Amino acid sequence: MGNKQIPPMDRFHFVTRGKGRIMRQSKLMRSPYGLQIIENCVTCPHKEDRLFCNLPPAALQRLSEITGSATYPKGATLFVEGQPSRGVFILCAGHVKLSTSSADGKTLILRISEPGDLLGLPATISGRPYEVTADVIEPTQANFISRTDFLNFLRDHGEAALRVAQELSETYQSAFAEMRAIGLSHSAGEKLARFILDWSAHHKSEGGIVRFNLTLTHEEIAQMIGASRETVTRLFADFKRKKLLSVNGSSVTVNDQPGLERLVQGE
Amino acid sequence: MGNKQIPPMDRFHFVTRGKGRIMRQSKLMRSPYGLQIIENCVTCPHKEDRLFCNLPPAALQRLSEITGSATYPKGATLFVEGQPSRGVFILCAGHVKLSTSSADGKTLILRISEPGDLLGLPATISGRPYEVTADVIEPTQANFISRTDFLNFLRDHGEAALRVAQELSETYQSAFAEMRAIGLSHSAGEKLARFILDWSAHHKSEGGIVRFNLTLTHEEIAQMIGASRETVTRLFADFKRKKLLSVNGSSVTVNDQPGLERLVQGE
DNA sequence: ATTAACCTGTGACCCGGATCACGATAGTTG
DNA sequence: CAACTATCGTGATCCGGGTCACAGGTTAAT
Repeated sequence: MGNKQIPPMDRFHFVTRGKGRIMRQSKLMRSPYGLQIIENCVTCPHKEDRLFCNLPPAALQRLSEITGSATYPKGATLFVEGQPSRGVFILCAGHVKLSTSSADGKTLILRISEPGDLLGLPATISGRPYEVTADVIEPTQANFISRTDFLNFLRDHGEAALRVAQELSETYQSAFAEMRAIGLSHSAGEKLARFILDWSAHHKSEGGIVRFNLTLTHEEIAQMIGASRETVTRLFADFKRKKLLSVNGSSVTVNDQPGLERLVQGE
Repeated sequence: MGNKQIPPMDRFHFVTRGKGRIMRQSKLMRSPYGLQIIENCVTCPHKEDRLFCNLPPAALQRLSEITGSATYPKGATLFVEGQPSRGVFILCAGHVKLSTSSADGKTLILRISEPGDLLGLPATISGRPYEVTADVIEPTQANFISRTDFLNFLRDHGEAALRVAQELSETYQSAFAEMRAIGLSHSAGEKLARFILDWSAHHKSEGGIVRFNLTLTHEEIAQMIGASRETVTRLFADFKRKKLLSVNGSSVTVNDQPGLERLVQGE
């Protein structure tokens, strides 16, 4: 694989997070999450028919030459909102929080990225600064392609450019759905119900019962649905009281999916 | 120019709008807006260094073959949210409102598109349904390229695919900015102030005084910033009282830009 | 000119949820 | 173990702004 790129772990880690100091790989590999280093995951071991899978061999070869791999500890920051775009990250393992925040400290979490996602794509393509901040919330491995390399690659390989356009379209549409959810809903309960249903759809575990792990704090959930922490706490209590769901530690079980769906409909 | 495509004026016009019956071109051309039919505006007479301008001649030729042109009266609908994507529209003249609405009739206006914009791009690229509804709010001329033609064209012309990716990135980033504005602001006043500043930046007229035309109703402004119509009315009264701006008919003059900016900062 | 349809302006009311202020539990770290 | 810090749970308070109701004003259609 290519090691042309220096792992882009820049000074912003220290600026934005007090804790989450840098730990190096050796330590990271023994992390409780059982993370393993994957040599090169551009060719998507995760999502099927994904982005750069079925490209011609020449393109794949070129891609691997410009790709650099790196691992990041919990608390690291891949890039910061407003920072000039350096390139794209391809998430191989772990989860990354994409957020934006205003001057007064209020934060809005856009989404939690999963393996297979491309981070920083719009900024890299358009040449504008990153529009979100990407925080590692769980030991993570990611590949990196610098902006110039990536653009040159796309120029030379039209099929890849089309794939990128498709990826962008989907990113756009999911962001749009997010915005719709926040902008068109009336109550916080509605938004929380929608959030839980979305999350359970994405993270559904074994068949039958709808149960999933929710590793986010109430504070973070609040930032995802545009509400205050206290409101989220109260709503969870409400939902439990109404037997819509039940919580055991970080495991959430949806007991009454139709009930939640009724809440989303706004009634 | 190509006339391969039937002007995509479909049954949805009648369904979604009671008024705004179809008027044919002859009438349209004499409209008070002084609209003139442009033979083919794919090669961007409007925005400079725009989307498909500097493509190689072969690509331009192909493009003009698959492009069909049509005009639309005020009140027409180019496409509807949820409808399977048929293709992209390239706005040549006029303005189109992009909006989404919930089951209970609440509406959120995403943006007002201007000449040079591509409408329905994400849906066309991704193959998913249109995510917004596009309503013509002013006699409009637009080119249309069907989805299959457009995708084939992009497959054959990699440079164009890259341009499309750039366009998508910018669309994404501006939608994101919108979402940020709605999600991170505290008061309705803050959102209205931001809206006015954005709008004046885009529609600034002659030098010196910041004055512009605001053809939107309070209702529509409310839908753009996620507030109620009454609130917008009251806020405008507030702003006038505080000498931040003044209104003459549809012409708005910003008297105290710094004052508005202070409002946006949330203080 | 008359009606109708739509837009602006305001007052009254009231409720959801932000905010503040705690206390109660974990986990973590020296 | 003690001190700290992050998270959760709840009550009290308060206000922004949504909703309802209605009164001019404007424009368009007949």
